[in-house]
Amino acid sequence: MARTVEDVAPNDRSTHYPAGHIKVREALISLLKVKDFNSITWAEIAQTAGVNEALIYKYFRSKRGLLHTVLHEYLEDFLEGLDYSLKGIKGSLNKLRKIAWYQIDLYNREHVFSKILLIEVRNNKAYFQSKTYDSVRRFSRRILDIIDEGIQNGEIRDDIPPKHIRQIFLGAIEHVCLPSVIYDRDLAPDAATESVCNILFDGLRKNAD
Amino acid sequence: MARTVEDVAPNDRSTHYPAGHIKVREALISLLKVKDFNSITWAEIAQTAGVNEALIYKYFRSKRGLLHTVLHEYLEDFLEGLDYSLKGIKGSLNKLRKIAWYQIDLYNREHVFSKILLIEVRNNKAYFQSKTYDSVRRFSRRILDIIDEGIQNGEIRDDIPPKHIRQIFLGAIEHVCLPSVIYDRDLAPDAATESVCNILFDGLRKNAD
Amino acid sequence: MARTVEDVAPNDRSTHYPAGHIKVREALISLLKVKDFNSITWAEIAQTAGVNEALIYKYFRSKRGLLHTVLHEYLEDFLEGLDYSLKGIKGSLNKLRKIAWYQIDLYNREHVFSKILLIEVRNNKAYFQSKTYDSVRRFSRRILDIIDEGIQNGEIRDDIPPKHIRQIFLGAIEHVCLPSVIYDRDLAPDAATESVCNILFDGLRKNAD
Amino acid sequence: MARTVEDVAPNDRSTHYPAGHIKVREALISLLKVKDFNSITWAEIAQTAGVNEALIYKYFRSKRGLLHTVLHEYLEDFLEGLDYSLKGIKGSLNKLRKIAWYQIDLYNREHVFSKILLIEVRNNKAYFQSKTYDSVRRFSRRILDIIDEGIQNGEIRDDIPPKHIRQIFLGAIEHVCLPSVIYDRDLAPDAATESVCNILFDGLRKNAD
DNA sequence: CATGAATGAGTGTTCATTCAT
DNA sequence: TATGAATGAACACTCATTCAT
Repeated sequence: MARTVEDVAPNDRSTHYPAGHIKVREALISLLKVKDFNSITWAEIAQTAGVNEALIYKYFRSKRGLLHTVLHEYLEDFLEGLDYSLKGIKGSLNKLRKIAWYQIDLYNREHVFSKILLIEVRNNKAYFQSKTYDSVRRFSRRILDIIDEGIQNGEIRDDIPPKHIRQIFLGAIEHVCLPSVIYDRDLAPDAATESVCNILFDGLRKNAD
Repeated sequence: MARTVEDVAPNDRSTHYPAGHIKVREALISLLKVKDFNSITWAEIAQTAGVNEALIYKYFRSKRGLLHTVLHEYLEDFLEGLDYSLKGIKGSLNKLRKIAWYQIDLYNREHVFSKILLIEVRNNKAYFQSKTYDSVRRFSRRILDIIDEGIQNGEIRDDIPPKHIRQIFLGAIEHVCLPSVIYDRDLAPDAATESVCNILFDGLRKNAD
Repeated sequence: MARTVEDVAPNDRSTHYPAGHIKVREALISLLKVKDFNSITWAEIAQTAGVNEALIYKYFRSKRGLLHTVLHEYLEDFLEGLDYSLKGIKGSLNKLRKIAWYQIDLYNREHVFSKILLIEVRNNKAYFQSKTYDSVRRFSRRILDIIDEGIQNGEIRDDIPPKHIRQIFLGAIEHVCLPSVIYDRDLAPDAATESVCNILFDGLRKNAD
Repeated sequence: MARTVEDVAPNDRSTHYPAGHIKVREALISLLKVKDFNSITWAEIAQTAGVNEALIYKYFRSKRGLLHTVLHEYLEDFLEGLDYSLKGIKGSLNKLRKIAWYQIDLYNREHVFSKILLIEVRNNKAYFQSKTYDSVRRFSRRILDIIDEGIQNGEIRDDIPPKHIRQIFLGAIEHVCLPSVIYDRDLAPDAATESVCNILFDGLRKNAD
């Protein structure tokens, strides 16, 4: 429902949830667009959702629990869409470029979630035990696989540890997107992707030197 | 109050304030280094400062009031130091380079304040009526003056509105510093200044094309 | 329902109840061994029993209702066992001695129930309308009958009101058991029974003086 | 104010406390006479005391904190009175007899506190870190000193460890008082003291055998 | 200048209970 | 017989703020 990617791939997950569950999640999302997580109260969420406070607690064990559920679902949607749009792409660097575009585009379209993901959540140690972090790890793992694959087939140089490459890649994307996310400014995903990839890929290619 | 800029010397502003006033401000600063503003409580500040809660309230009408007082003072110190270190520099671009370095260095040294300034405070509309914003405006005005001066003496091209130039200049600095500030990473001020100025100044010079 | 007292055999009462009913009661019992009644919640009971919360509510109108149902059943078991083990005993004092032993032994084996019975439940006026209290009354009545019988056949002096005798008898037992029950200490039933009976029976016998 | 002992010895401790502090303590005490601690709520205490809920929290950090403050003060009063009434008594056994009487009399007069002390509080592990427990320990220590003194001057046999003696002494008192405390029955302090001391002291005397 | 006492309005969370299916 | 969804009212605890002194 909250599908955001260009080319479909359905998920009907939402239909399995009771009405209250959905309404609460939607309420949180709409509130996050207006104010930051910490200043959103149980009462506000309940009122916005039109349900009882206790119900929220029953579905999501705590306020952070609710946040992470929403975040997790959002990330899972992202990952599904990413998988789907990676189909048919050949070459590790091409895949990475697609990923870069995909992520930048997401950051650009979803400032609210991105802000939470980029700032709010990282300071909380509970984050690293959350489902949210599981999704992030899956995403991270996927990138590493692609890099490994590129190294194996000779597309990417093998003298830099794959994890470093990943870190630089993700760091570059983040670096480019952070200001627009934080200051709610628009960003041209195509141009930004170009910038990131042009700079990095030359240095990554096997015959780079 | 106006510090004698000639001979540096730490400002004596503080001596005009009652003991409690100073202790409270110092308490907030030390707390900000440990936890974020929203989760700092009146009681904590009072306890850290060793004064009565009611006293804080008497001096600073609200928590945000206290924050802005501290921020304002901090910015004023920054501006004073900037004025001082701008002395004897000739050329608008040279001055701008100095400003860039000075600001980047500050962001780099003071993550706590920078984070508040860069993120926390801007979302609050009260900010734009605050003394903090006055300081920011003064700083902003100063840059505009330098740009105007550069245009007038032919150092800077005159076909771009000065305010645009200022916006790009400050945006570039911010852009470079934001990730380090947010993720508490170190940044090399010299290199960062070079990056910013190299990219911008070529495009700004009158005979640029 | 009325158990065939001849051949002991565990009561079949349970089979008349639906599965959920039994599971709930068992859940409460197992929880009572771990924590005190007031801090046990509906949800906990339901989860432990593996049934829906609403179901518990349907069977037992309130938490206290459930408690009393369990207590009642427990006491009925006690009474049945007592009846059975009283068979074949001749003499009122001998019967009373048996009762003393039986009750002390129970207190000693079942601290959880005993504590509830001895402390928790008595402060609640609803107790006196409960099925639990019915059982207690039946037990109490049975003792009175034995005392009456003893007076009639000349075994017990007739110058003390039978109800006083009963009160003293039960009070003595309680007095002896209370500390062990409350502080979860072990008690030797044989010795305790001796103490109680030695002291009381000399004073009770017709030719006592 | 809450002085309870026969012969004075003043404590004006209460006058040092603000009105709210006193009112809250008194409110808790009066509520404890009606219902058990767990079912007393913040709101009830506040309402009974006629003060704001937050004030209670400010003075006593938690509900248990409040309970222990009250209990502690009550015990300190007891200890003060005990010290005072022990003056001029010669002989260890005479002192112990006085202590027995004093404690039994207290249990008898203050069922509410006694019940809490004897039952409620011991199940809570926090109790052993509380000020309440400090007082209990002081009392306990005092008894040990008297026993030691008795052993040294030959009044008490030296073949039983003093700590055992203390344990038996306190256990006997507790055993005698527990039922009356729990069932809110009256107890004759003089007779109870006689019972306890008659039984124990014969066995304790040096030339006992 | 500084403080202790006091408060109103929330905070997230938990509970026993009800109802439609 | 059994359940999932939903709720009202309360829970202990916290907060920024005010006032008399």
